[in-house]
Amino acid sequence: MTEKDRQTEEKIFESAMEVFTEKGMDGARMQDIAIHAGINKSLLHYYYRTKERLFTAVFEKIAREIFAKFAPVFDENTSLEDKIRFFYLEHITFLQNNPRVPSFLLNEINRNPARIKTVFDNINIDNLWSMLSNQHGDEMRKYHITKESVPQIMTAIVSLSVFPFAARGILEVIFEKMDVNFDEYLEERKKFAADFVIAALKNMNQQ
Amino acid sequence: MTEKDRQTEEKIFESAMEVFTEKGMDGARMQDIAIHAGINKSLLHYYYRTKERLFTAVFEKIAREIFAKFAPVFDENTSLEDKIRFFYLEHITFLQNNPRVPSFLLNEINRNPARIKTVFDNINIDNLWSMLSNQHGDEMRKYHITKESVPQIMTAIVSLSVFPFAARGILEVIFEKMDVNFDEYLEERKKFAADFVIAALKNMNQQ
DNA sequence: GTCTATAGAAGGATAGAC
DNA sequence: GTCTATCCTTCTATAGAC
Repeated sequence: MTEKDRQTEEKIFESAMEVFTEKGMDGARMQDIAIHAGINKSLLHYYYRTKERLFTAVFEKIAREIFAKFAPVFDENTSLEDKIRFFYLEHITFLQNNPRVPSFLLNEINRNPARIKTVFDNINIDNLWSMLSNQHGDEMRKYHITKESVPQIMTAIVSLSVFPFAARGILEVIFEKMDVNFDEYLEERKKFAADFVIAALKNMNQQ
Repeated sequence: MTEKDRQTEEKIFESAMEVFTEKGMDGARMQDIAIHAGINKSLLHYYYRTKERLFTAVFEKIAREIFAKFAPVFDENTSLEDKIRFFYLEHITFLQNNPRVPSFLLNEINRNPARIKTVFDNINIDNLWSMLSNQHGDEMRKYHITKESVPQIMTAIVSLSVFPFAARGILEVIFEKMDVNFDEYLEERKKFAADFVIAALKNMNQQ
């Protein structure tokens, strides 16, 4: 199936995804999306009625997709260490293929937090502690991971993979001055982040 | 320049800072800035000519301010550990008082990386490795910190304090479901982040 | 279903009075 | 220096032909 054969609605959606993740809701122009899709501006309204509806479709698709990526971690029947290594391999590879997603999502949620709430209606998050306790009770006692420290640790883990993409623009400028290649940095990060987190967990709160 | 001029110009600048950090360049409206400053829309153009110039003034002020915050770390004559603890105390406190700054800066730089290059013309970054080596050669050998690992470690350190603010919108939604208070989480993070990084450095690459 | 043409509103910018 | 009035462009959205 070639680009031309694709259904119009699909073409519109993909073009909207391109333009919205690049420019954001406020910076995106319906005209740009139409040009990108190779169709007339009016057709956008025929299929999606308003810019807001088109944006919501794109936003929710991307948000659901990225949170679905977190689920398989809990399905695996492996050690906590292996899960951390698996997570960074999978997650950073996904972000390498979708580098503008973190900046797009974080920013649009900050501008309008209500958007993400509808996405979360279908996702369970409040049973995180019991899931972790059931699957990794022994390891968590060994590492002295308490219910109170979970938010600190979870955000530390996620930040190590998400931040390089959210801060991509400035990191590329800084790395250029330091003669560091950003793509190589990302490849190395898959291992580094896992090593870093595991080392921290092993060594924290140990007397 | 009279006192009255200075007051008006200052009022405009502060209002622009409010509105731009809240809505971003694309989402901000000159009208909103004028209302916020309690003056007429035309006066914005009298003092700053265009929206772009007003935005640039705000952007560069904020960017210079936040990078200036990193410098004192290297002035202190203390151990690497103490510098890390000092950094998180100072940096997270600053971000608590300016919570929208990370999201604003990262996003605007991603949209237009050229903006940050002019700011960096005055800032030295390429001598980071020699500064670290001179001040902390012994500790860095002890922790097996090499020139190649500096980008990985630096971004890890910064991400632990910046990410909670860049991802504030979604974290507040998730924390609400988990019954976690975001402000308390930030207070705890000043110590947690330092403990986490120091534990990781001590335990990585150790046989 | 897809196009052309255009309405209607918003927003940045300027002219000119005071 | 500050205001009112207004220009001009851009953008979303709709009407209507085919």
